[in-house]
Amino acid sequence: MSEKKIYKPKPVSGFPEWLPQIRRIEQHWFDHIRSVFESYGYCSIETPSVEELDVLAAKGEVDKEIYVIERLHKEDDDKEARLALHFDQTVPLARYVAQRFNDLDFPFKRYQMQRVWRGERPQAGRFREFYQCDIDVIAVDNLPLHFDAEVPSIMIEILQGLDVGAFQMQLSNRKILMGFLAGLGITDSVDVLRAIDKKDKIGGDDGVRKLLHSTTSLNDQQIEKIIGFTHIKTPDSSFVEHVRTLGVAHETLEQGLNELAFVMNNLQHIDAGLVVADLSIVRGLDYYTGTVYETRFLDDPNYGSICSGGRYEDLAGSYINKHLPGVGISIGFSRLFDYMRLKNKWNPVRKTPTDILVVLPSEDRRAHAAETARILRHRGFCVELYHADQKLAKQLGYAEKKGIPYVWFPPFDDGGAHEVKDMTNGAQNKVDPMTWNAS
RNA sequence: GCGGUCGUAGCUCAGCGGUAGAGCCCUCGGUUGUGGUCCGAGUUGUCGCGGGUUCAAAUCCCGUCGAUCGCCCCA
Repeated sequence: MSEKKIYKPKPVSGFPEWLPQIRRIEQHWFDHIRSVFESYGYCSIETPSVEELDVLAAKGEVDKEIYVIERLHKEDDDKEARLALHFDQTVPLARYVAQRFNDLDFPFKRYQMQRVWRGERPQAGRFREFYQCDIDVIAVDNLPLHFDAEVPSIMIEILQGLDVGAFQMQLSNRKILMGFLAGLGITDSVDVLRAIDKKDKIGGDDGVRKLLHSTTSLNDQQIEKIIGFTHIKTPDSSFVEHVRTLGVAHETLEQGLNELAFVMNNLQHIDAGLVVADLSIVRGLDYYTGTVYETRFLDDPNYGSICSGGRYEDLAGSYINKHLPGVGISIGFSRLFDYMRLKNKWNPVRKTPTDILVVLPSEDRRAHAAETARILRHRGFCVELYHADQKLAKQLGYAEKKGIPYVWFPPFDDGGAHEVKDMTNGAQNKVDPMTWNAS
């Protein structure tokens, strides 16, 4: 007798996995998202999990926490390129488009639903491995502004279809904020952007005032203009008038106002309250140069954005000598899914796709039962044949535990009738496998 | 990387100096071709890991690892 060594597995923080019944829901979500993307003519691509570190770092230093991969048995003098797991899908897209520029047709509209990895400390709504569902449109030299309204429309349609509760997408345009600050004579904007971005967390207007006083040399008048600016929030293009009353003028500001007004005017078909122009949206210090999007739950705005993105004037400039503007938006699938899972405390019944469990009456009836299962399968049902010659109570119990909605009794003797039992109400009837349908 | 909380059975947890517990789950049974309820029986633990204090540690102390929440950052 040898002692069995057991390595007791622990959950790996930030790498979620689900039971089959939750995974089923996740798959339905993916199906829904895919079908909406495709209904707008977006095509699917998939890129490798890894990119060369040089690709990820092409825009300069990588400030994100990324996972580098290497072989366990690598030699010390290994010369192969260093690889890293991608931390988003935009950088891989840029590389993909640059590399296949000749073979793609523009505007290139693609969707991508893959895992991405970040080494940050996990917490509620934040994982180290998670899914993002991206759509982007890339064009050569000129990308019509209509797309800036199309991509958020698509995402809102998806979120409504998933029944995720009350949410709101906030839109702004980088040029408005940057132009506004430039018009105020502010050149070094990083600290200001950070203060505006953190407004909700640092205690609203007073928090912003304090932070701006301590990190910048702005005067009270400038600070009050900024505070007033961050309050501008309208369901349509009327934000333009509000900005005008602040009396700041700048060419970039004007351009941004026109662009965002255009986008808002093209979103008026969306149900009231779902989209709003909100000039306090900063969207990090990323590569966005125009429209930016952010989406939050109304009853839990601090949870983090569940759907965001924006326009970038030159997506692939680091990889190809072409001018390729793009606009894209991404659903934080895992963040959204986990939120709904915890909030709704899903208790799904079905643990398997099986619609019908075919009973095995006895070992010598197996061939006949298997034939019944085949007939039902060809008619489009998901069918399993019970695996062993066991008491019917046991077979019924199996269907019950797995949440299989129907149990099928093939004839127990030659010439007998088929019967099907509806497990939800116990009703059992004589039926024909060629014509029966689930109620 | 920095703080707060928490690690006991597969799961949820009780026990908080004196021989490891409950509920759930799981397995079997309550006779012949029918689940959920009920009843009975049974299996399951390096009390996260290492050290210290003590006659005695799951229990007190220190360390460590892990999880979790928050900060930074972000989907």
